[in-house]
Amino acid sequence: MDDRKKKILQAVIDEYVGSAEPVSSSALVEKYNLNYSSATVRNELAELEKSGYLDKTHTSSGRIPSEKGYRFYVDELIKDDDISIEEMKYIQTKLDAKVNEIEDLAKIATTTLSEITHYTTVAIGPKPEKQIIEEIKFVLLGSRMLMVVIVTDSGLVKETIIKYDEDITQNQVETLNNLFNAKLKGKPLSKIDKPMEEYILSEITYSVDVIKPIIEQINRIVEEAGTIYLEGANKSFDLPEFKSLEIAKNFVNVLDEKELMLDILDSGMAKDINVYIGDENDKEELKDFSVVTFKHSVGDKDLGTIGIIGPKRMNYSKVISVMKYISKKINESKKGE
Amino acid sequence: MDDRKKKILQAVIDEYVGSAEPVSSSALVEKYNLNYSSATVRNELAELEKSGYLDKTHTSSGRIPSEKGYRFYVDELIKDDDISIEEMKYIQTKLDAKVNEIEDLAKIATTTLSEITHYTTVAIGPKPEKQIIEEIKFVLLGSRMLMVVIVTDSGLVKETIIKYDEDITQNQVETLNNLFNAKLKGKPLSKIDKPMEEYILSEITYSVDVIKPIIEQINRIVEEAGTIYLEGANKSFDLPEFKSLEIAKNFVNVLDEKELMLDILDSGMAKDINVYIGDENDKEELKDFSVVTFKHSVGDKDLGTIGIIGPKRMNYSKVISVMKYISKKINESKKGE
DNA sequence: AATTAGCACTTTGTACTTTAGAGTGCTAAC
DNA sequence: GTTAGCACTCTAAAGTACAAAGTGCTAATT
Repeated sequence: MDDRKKKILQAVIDEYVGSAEPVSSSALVEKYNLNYSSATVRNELAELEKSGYLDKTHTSSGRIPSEKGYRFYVDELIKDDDISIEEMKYIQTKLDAKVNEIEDLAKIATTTLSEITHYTTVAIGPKPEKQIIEEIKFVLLGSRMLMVVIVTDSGLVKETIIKYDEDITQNQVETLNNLFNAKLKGKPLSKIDKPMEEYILSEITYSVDVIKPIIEQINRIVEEAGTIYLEGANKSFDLPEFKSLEIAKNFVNVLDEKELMLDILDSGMAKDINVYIGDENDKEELKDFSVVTFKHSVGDKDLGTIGIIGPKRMNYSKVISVMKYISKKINESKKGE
Repeated sequence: MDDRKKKILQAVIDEYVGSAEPVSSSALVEKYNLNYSSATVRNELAELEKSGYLDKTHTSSGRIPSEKGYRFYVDELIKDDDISIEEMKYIQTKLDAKVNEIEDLAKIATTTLSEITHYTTVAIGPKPEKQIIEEIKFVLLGSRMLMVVIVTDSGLVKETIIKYDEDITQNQVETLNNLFNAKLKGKPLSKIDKPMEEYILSEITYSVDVIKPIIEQINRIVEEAGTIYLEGANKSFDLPEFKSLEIAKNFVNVLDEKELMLDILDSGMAKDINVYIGDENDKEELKDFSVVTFKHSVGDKDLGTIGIIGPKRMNYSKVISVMKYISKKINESKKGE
């Protein structure tokens, strides 16, 4: 593909991303000051269409980018510095906010990403089983409420509360601390299985009624740890793609399927940013959308994945630029600690 | 209003709630086995319209209920046992799930209410300033992470984490426990104001750097405590009222305005269930919707408010029946403790 | 050989017209 | 008090006409 074709393809995509309307040859000449007549551009458009980079909605319509066109754009034509000073400052301010829990930082990043791009964003934390338990702490609140706190190596802190019908002694709390730390410290964060449960029960000299709910609640925490976070779902409704209520509903349903969302975010490769355009998505439900994801991490420690779900007609330049910036800033902020 | 008029009005509303289409005289005769001809029913409908209980969409259309009609229905015609055994069982199962934090119970109730009614539901917890602090506990995690736990009289447990650049000693933790409990126990859950902050700082013999973030984080917790919870926003999109994307967007925007939502839920009277139909809502944005709210509580202790936001064409009988049942069950489950 | 002007041709979206059907209101009969 | 019957009204859907936007191709131009 020669330079002129590239320039025209880029112009078509930039224009279409903004307008959501098929782009005509004359519009390209006018707005992108190409030094050729509309007839010449028309010839080029016809060839780009023949090569599969563009489509038409009907025989006499303007052109819209095909998925192959978007893919070429993402691979070859993208500007990855499509982010303004103001946007950088805004991101900086947001991420600087005093957050101490690692999950809060991920949430703030997700929200900020949605605010700046105006697309729907989703996030998941690191996989529970990849996290190592650093400490389990039992804390007595009043005399009948027991709080269990689990701290992992990646900085995740999870806690739960158990209410009892009778008093718990400080002695019991000590025993629990010792026992659970002895057995679980250094292990991955995963559910307590039957053998382990039986071992713990056998070690404990007092009532099963105290232990059972603890194990139940720990398992519940672990289960919830891989939970999904969603931001800006309503933003997508302003997109012209969603003028059909059919599509809008379909979109909402996709977001609602937590399992599906988990799969999408999980499927990201080790690459820093992954882009899936339309049919490139594994899931049937997403073939009309594009998904862009990135893992944030410090060193080799995976801290979770953040993604954008939007129309294929997405502003890939902006999305990728902002993601790169946020990713860099998260990494820096973690290093400081 | 005589009995026949009541019966006809009820039939119109029941039918319209189901179909969302103007109701004709002949449809009423057929489906609600009234022992009169359509002509007679037509005469009655004309009178009901003259009295303001019904409207027409155009001169030769069937009737739809007016706000006055809905109001009469809610006040006089409602069945408050419009709930099946299956639904009761489902609610029971959901609420029985082992939950220990009071906020979780409210969330489950809100979710369940949305699942059964298919409307959008919202909830807020009790007002922070109405809750009394029972205990503040500082817990050391590792050597540089401090967890602050606040327990209130209504069973709310809130915690936060502070990370330090240097080690915290067990001694310091004790001092913090003593100082904060001495000053805050028995006080309402509200932000720490300047005088209090200065007093605390003056009492502490070591670094300001340790105390400042604690106060910051406590204030953040208090601020977040009055936060809103939303469920089933997407359910409303299936309603024929939302066929216009205009209305759908408007609805989403209302839900997004957290301040507005807080006001709506707060405005509930002491009555057990509050119904606001269309223009009865204080807020301009809600004049096309109906809102039904109830406070859940044990004794005189307010535990928060749950509400439904839906079309004026709402199934008031079902909504109110389910709310009453959930409200009763929540109360029972709390009593058990 | 590449570019462009010019024009026939295609498709869409909008506006206007027509028509069938649903439903009411009213009159006169029961 | 109730009801059959019918003229009248309004809507929603289908059909028709037409201007506007845009392409593809041919022939002329650089």
